Amino acid sequence: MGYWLMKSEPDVFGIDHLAARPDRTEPWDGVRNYQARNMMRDAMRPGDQVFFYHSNCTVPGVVGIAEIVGEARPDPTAFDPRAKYFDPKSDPDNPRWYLVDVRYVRHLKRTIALAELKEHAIGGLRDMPLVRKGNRLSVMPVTPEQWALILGLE
DNA sequence: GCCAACGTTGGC
DNA sequence: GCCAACGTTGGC
Repeated sequence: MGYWLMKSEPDVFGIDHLAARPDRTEPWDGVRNYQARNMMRDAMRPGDQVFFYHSNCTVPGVVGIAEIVGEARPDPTAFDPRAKYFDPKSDPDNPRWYLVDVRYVRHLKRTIALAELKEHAIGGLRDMPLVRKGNRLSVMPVTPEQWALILGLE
């Protein structure tokens, strides 16, 4: 089973939004970054566990756990001219952008703030893009060791 | 293929 | 709101 971290802005779509969805599941659309797309399309598997991360907010950090449901599929918002993330270069016959469906699992008992994660930036989280300066990846892999370390902080 | 310009991300 | 870091675009 794989582990991931996915960022979202709580004002736009936070973990409470996810928990309130029908089936507690939401298509993770709008990703327009090739690295992130490749991970979703090529590496994520149903059942993989996800740290839900709140970005661009007062206390950025990991706030909960979600899981991947089903295989990646083309992102329909790329084909919709009225959609915010419309991409005229994405051809339905050869889709450029993919999404995965993400299902709520639980909130963490408390937010594990980025500031706290950074305390491990020269330790167990050394190789995690999240704690490295300037990293903007919205989807990133988490090793089993990193997963256990972060959960252990809860 | 280079690289300057531009737009976006996201912490602070 | 600022701005550093980064990815993408497009002229050449």
